[in-house]
Amino acid sequence: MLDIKVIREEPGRVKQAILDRDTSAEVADVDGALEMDARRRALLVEVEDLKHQRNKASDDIVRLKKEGGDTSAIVEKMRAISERIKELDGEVRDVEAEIGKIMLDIPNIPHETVPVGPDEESNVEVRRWGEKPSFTFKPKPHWEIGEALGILDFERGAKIAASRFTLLRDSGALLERALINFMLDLHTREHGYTEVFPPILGNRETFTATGQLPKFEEDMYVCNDDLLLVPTAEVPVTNIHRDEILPEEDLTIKYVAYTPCFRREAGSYGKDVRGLIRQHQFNKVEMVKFAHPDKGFDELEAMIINAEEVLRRLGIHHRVMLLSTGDLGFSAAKCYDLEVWLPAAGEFREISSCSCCTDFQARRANIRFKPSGGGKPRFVHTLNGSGLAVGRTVAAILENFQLDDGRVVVPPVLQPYMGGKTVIE
RNA sequence: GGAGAGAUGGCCGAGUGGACUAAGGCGCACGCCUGGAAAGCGUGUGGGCGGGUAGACCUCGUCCCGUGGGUUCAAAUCCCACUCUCUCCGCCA
Repeated sequence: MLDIKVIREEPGRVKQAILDRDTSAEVADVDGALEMDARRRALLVEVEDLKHQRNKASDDIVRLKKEGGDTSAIVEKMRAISERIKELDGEVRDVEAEIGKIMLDIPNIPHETVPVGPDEESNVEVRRWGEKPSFTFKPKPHWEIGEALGILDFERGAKIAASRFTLLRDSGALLERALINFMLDLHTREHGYTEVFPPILGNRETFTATGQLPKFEEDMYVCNDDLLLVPTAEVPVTNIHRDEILPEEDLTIKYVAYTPCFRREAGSYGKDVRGLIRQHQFNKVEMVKFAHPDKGFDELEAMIINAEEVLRRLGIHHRVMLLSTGDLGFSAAKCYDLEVWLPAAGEFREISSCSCCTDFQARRANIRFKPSGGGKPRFVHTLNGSGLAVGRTVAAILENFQLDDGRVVVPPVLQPYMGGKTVIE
């Protein structure tokens, strides 16, 4: 959620940001918000004055009664005023609900360093690491490698649940678990993150705070009792500090969490139908930060480097993309995608997305800090980034380290996590 | 799933319609005292919104005793609904 004051003072800038994102203007109703905001303030001035009168009258009644005087005139007068207060309170409530509805649909304002453009074509490559592996044979896609090795079973995954669910077996399951442990160890021991394991279902308040609701409900699995399966650990972990005021000296707070993630992938029929790239259920190690507003964008630079480090240690070719305004997520002000090289398709694919949401989520979630020098609480900046998506990492390992006989070399850094196994065969 | 109890400020805890501007205690901050400290004494202590201001500070007003409604001139206090927590029983990894 944006600060209503920003909309009040710079409506043109907000509207331009919405245009840059290619969000339709009737959904993000800036003028409607302005109108309702003015109406709200006018109502408040009126109703608060009446309440002031009521409070004074209440004192008078007490005094009169003690003196044995007659209170019937003043009580009669207050009856009418109270009636009017009730009406106005109702109007304020309606107007505030309307403002709230509008505000929840307005996306974050992109940072000034974000390239303006309508889609991913305008993304900018920031850097690249390593080299494409060279093969003496035609590299196979990971689903063929995995099925041949008996470690990926798409058919049975579909039988158990539906398409886009996969059964991992033997070294496949082991590799998945090894990657989770390797990533968690790296981020906790070397990058200073605290490990958490959150609930994987969340309530509507939680999903609204991070921006998944109300706009993107069709992308979520909704369960009984009004609980939703998390599409990323960003949702529960960011909500750890919802409605809290943190001591400034605790910032930056850095969490890392492994969780399964669930996405309906509505509207992506026909895209990436084969393999592990686009699943309804996948594992992810997620980094989340709560930062001082002066540090948000520095922390974003640090976070994308933390994500890259996973691929460096694994030894896999990758690049970092700065997303353009049109490709930016709803809550993000700035976002880097980490893209891994997949040799079978001969292309880079997103394996991590690191975003600084500035105070957009913090305002929705009411996460603040108390400045240590005194003064009013301020909203923190929240950041999140994959470190990394585990299924896509499995795909990248299978494809980048495949041998001509169908076996796959285990990256050295993972071998201790796989009982010393050096080759999957 | 059944039965019961509860939710008040950073924490403990009092409060059965008007003096609640929420007692008292603890904690914390500052000051006095001290060679220094402790004790003691004194002062202070949260958040939201709005007006006065373009903003800082300040100031005025309003709201906040789990949440949302209701009764009343007036609600922490009475009524209704909901949420959460705790205890016991049952079931369960």
